[in-house]
Order: sequence, then C-alpha cells, then structure tokens
Amino acid sequence: MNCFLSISAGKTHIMDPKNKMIKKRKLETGIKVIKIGNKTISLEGYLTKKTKTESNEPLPNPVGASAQDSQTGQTTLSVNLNPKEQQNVAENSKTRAFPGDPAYLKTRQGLPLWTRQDEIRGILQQDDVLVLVGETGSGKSTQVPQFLYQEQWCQRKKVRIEKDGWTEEVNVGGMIAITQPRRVAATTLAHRVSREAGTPLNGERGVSSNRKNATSRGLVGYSVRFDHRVPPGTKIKYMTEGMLLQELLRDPHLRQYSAIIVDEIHERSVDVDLLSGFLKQIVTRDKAGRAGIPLKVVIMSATANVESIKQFFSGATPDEPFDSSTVKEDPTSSPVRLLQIEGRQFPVDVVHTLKPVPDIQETLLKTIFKIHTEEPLQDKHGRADILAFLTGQEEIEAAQRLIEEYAATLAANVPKIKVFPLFGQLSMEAQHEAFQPIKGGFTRKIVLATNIAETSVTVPGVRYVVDCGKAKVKQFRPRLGMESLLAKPISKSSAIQRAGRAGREGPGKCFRLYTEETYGTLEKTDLPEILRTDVLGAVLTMKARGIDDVMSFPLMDPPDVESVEKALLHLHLLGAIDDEGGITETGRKMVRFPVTAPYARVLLAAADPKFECLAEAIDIISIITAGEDIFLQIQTEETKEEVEIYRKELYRREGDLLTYLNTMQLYVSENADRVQWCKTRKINTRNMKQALNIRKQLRGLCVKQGLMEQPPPDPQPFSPISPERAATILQCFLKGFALKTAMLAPDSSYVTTHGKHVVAIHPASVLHGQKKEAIMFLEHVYTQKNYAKKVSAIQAAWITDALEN
DNA sequence: GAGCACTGC
Repeated sequence: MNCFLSISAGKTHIMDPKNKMIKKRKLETGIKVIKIGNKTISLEGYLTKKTKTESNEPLPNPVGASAQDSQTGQTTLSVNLNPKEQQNVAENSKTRAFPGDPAYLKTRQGLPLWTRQDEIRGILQQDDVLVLVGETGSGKSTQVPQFLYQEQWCQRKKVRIEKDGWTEEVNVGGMIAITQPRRVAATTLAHRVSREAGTPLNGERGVSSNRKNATSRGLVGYSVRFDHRVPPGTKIKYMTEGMLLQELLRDPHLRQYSAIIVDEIHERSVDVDLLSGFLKQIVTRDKAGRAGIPLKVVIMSATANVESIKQFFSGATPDEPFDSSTVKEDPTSSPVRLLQIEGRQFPVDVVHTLKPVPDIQETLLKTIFKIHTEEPLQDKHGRADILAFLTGQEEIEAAQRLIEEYAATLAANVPKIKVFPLFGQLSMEAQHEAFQPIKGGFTRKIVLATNIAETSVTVPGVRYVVDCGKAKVKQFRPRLGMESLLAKPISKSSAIQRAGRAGREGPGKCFRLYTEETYGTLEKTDLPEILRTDVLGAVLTMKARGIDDVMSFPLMDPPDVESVEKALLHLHLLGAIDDEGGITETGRKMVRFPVTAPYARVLLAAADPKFECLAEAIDIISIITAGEDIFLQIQTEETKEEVEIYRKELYRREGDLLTYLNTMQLYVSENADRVQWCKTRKINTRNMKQALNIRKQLRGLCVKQGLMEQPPPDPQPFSPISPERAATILQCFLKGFALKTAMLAPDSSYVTTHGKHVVAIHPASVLHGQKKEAIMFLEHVYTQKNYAKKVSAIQAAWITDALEN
C-alpha cells in the first residue's frame, strides 16, 4: 500500500490510496462521537455521568445485608460477628508482642512524636481517618506504625463473606501498610524499624513469601519492585505506592490490611492520588467486601497545607464531576481528624534579594563567595557546607566552571573550595562523592544540585542553601499530544522545603535569589503530577480496577475533561477499551505489565503470530523503561572519538530502537566483564542492570501468561537482526505508537501525522541529521525545540497498516 | 547538537 503526504493551503494530511483521511475529526460540541479514520466511536458510554446511583453515592452497609459492590459488581454479604466470636478470632491471631530494641529506645523517646502516641492511638480507636502533619525529623515514618500494630483493631479476623451464592471464609486485617513514593525510602525505613523493634528483616528475597525455607518470624517487612522481604508474621509492611496499587488489582478491599499509612502525600504522585481515591471509596462506602471491618487510614504529610486533603477524605463527594466547589458533607462517614506534630528543625534565616536578579549565574557566584568568605567553615554543630538549587545539568556545569575559576584567585588565607555537581544523570559514584565529607580540613564543600536534593537525597553537612527559585518541570499538553520540559518558578512549599535543607544539623541560612515580593507571587503548592502528565495510565488503572465512570472517581485534583477524553480515545485506539468505554480483554492483559499502556500494547502485538518478536520487543522496552538513555554523554572530543569506535558496532541504521536491541543482545552475549564492556562504550551500567531486571520480570510475566516459551538462559551467542526482522519489530511498535509518526516534508522538516507539527530529531538519536521517508518516535518533548526522541526509520505505508488492525 | 525527579505482582 502506498501513502502520500498532501500539503495544501497550509494543511498537511496523510492520505491512503482510498483517499480516507487519517485524522481525528474535532469533537463537535453536543455530539459525543469521535471519528478516527473510518471508525466512529460513541463517547456516550463513558463521557457522561452514569445515572445509576450506586457508583456515585455511599452505600448503606447494614449488618448482614447484601449490597452491590461498587467496584467489582459482585454481590457481597457482610457478616458481622457477635462480640464473643469476635473475641475468639482475636485470640486466634493474637500478635506476639515485640519488646523493641532498648538500644534505640532513648532516641525514639527523644522524638517529638513520642509523647503523642496515646493521642494517635486514641483517635484511631474512635475514628477511621487521621491526617498527620509532621515536619522532617518528627519520626512519623518510623514511629506511627510501631504505635499502632498492637491495637485491638489491628488484629486479623476470620470472617465469612458471601459471594455469588458461595460462602467464603476469609481473613481481614492484621497488617499495616506504609506507602512511600520511592523504593529506597521504603527499604531503608523497613530496615530502620526492624532494628528499632529488634526483629529480623530476613524474609525471603523474591516474589513468594511462603516457600519452604521460610525464615524466622519478624514484625517488619517491605515490598518494592524486584525486592520483597516479608517475613512470616509481618505486621508492618513498607512498600512503594505503585506496589499497593498493584495489590489493589488483586484485592480491591485490601483485606490483608487493618490500616494503610500513606506517607509523603504532599509529593502528590499520580500513584498516591489514585490510591487516595481508592482508599476514600473503601473508607466511605465499601465495607461490605471487608465484612464491615473498617480500614483505618493515616495520611501523613510534611507540609502543613492539608486542608484540601482533609476535606477530600471527610467523605465530601463532588455533586458534579470536576466541580469541587459544590462539595457537600456526607453524614454517614466518620470524621477526619487532624494532628500537627512539630518538627525537629533548627531555625533557618531566610534572606531575599532586594531587587530582581537579572543574571542568576552572576548572583549565584557572588552569593556563594559572600557566604564562603563571611561565614564560618564550621561550628559546634559541625561542618557548614553550601547547597545550591539550580534548574538543570547545563546550569550546574556552567556554575561549576565559574566557581572554580574564581576560587583559584582567592587569597591563601581563605579556605579552599571544592564543587560537587549533583543531578540524576550522573553516575552513582559521582553522586556518591557529593555525600562524602570533604577530605582537606581547610576546604568548604559546595554542592550544586537539581531538585534531586529537595526530596530524593539528603546531603549531609549543609548549613547554607542558595535557592534560584526555579525548577524544570515536565508538563503534558493533551491538545498537542506532547510534553514540555521547561524551567518554571517553584512553589512556596517547595521554597520552604529547600530552605529547610539548611537546618537539618544546626541553625542555617537560606539565600533566595529572588525578592520577597516574588516569593509572595509563588503558588502555594506545586501542581500535582496528575495535572501535569498524560492521564492515559491513570485512566487505564481506574478502568482495570472496576471504575466504569472515570469522571466521577474521587480525586483530590481531577484533571480537566479534555485530558480524560484524550486518554479515553487513546486507550480506545490501543484496543484497551471498547466502544462503550468498558475495558477489553486486551486492556486487562495490558495492565498486568509494569510498563505504560503503549508499551504494553506493543508487547501484546509482539506475541501475535503476525509479528512474533516478543523477545526482541522485551529487550527494547526493558532498556527504554530502565531510566534515562543508556548512552552516557561524552564530555571531551578526544574521548568521544575513542568511544564512538566501540559504539559504531551498536548503532543500527533503522534507528534508536534497533540500536537498543543490538546493545542488549551484545551486552548479554558478553561473558567476560560486563562492567568494563559498558565502560569502554560509555554506557550507563546502572541502567543496563536495571534493564536486565525488567527484562527478566517481563519475560517471566509473558511466560506465565502463555505469550512465549521459556527463553534460553544467557549468555546466548550474538547474531545480528536481519533487515526484514527489523522491519517486523518496527511494525510491531507502530501498534502502540501509530500516532507518534512524522513524514519528511519537501522542505526537509518532519511533520507529524497527528497534529501536523514540525518536529526535529533529537541530537541524542542515532538518526539525528538524517532524512528518512517517515519516522516513528516514542517520545515528543518541547525544550528548545519540538524534539522527537527514540526515533526509528519507517515506511509511511506501515502507519496505515498499523491503524487498520 | 542537548539531558528536572520518581515509580510498577
């Protein structure tokens, strides 16, 4: 089939020979129908609010009465036990008391939270939801679960639940989950608490926790991707937010748990927002599935700005979707209690500039040297190093050069300076250097960091913070189907957080490179991620967990209707939802993969006999989802030439995807020294290892779902992919990315088939500077320009093929 | 010729 690009009157359309336009017709107001190619999709089923009341209103939950389960549609019978029975089950599963390690007791008793434990217990004995504000250092993440696990309501109870005419005996409760936004936080907190409690944390590594070689009982466990340690008898389980969201897929009522503690909610990840919605549903109306046994929810935030969160959990339900101004109190729900705990921060003096700063770099330099020459190198609290928050790598490297140049001119009696850059793309070793105490005694450490130092890592020894007032933020533009990455002013909350980094070890100072007036104009909080990213994944997550009417799912900050519509259309195009908006079998298979929807679609297509390239698709997707680009940038021209000799062997003329595949296949065929292999090619070892983990996980999932045979173990001899096979693989990827394509225009620019934007191939792509008939790109980001990333050369005809099924 | 930060049975 031939395609051609017609450009007329400033408009470009791809046409197929039958002259059918491959273009989404604009949604006409009033008519809830959308056309893609020759397909007409009714939006009626999922864009309009359901008239059925059960999905919107709280369920009455009388004892022993059957009720329609709003999430699963199953009819359940809640069985409430009489007091005697209740006592029996409690006796059966009585928790063994862990005395706690006395070595840690004194430290624990010194925490601001220690004296409030009875209050916390008292509140949760009465009510189900507690919002706890505790600043950094209050000890909330480690102490709250230890205060609660021996509570009566935290015992596991054996109950009978009637489902589809069957009486099922199930256990409800017994564990407390504490969610964390990051894996490291979950694992380190679990280790810390297990030490405090004096119980081992040596449950099994791996997915299953009930294999034969079960180890000794323990109180504390954790569960993050690729790493699960849940000893038998675990009562306190630290886990990532995504992990609990996964568990919700299997168990919509979270029956394993007596309580969920949501930590660091102020970071407002998409996962925590979704989780909050599900928790609200369970708390306010979904107790039938738990046989009436309540789920306690503790929401923990480091910032005081929790009024909206409190209101959200108080059972207030929006009258109309997306209109939070018309909330009304739900009289059936229990009240939400609020508790504020003071932190253990030292005071931080905040200094603003008197006038707006025209040149950030110059003012940064001046400020740093003013601190360096006027403030002591150390005091009784310890070192007094400087942490500066900048927007990105480029800015950091420029500042480093300036500071080092100027430092060389300093007099001999002034302390020396050592600058450490700190950003995500740095190698592990380079990041680690920024955390080490300085070696020379007469030297001050200056760390130049991105936002990474605001939440993800803590730099020790910092007493001075310099804050440029900006951060790079990724924002998705649903109308353009692309995202942008630009430096934007930070929020007040973020500015306070940055300043706080100066007061961890002693009284500190924060120098803001903006005026107090500018500070006043900053937004109170950052825009939550769900309002900044493509909600495709969020919508699929909801659909897979039984939410038919995604518009009225409770969210603290609902995305606008247009974003949700776009996501629904996109899901429909991927085959994840049907014309009525219901999740399809394909959609259900897709959510089982720990990758975004388009990649999941590619995996399913790859398993199709038509393509049969699942092993290859997994290799590519593993590398892409492992993190940033595996190819590290090369600093000097000299090393670049050297490295390029080795990299040449990896590059494929078909583009980045085949280059990734080639790299993975050569990497796993390498038998001698994989670390050295990466080093000579300047490949990010950490990401390659992560890619191998993901590859193993995806292969395992695919084998389990019968999509592929058990692949042979590594290392396998390398044999390059044939051009024909390469074409098949790329056509398979088009099943997930048909809309992310562009055609070469007569003026040598690339014009997207969807949206008609001019895109440039990103310099990091192996196809940069090349002209191909058509390209597919997996990412589309506006920074300096409209960039297409992860680019492959394709034939235009493949695009229509992919759209036609 | 360019790269905020996280995450997933």
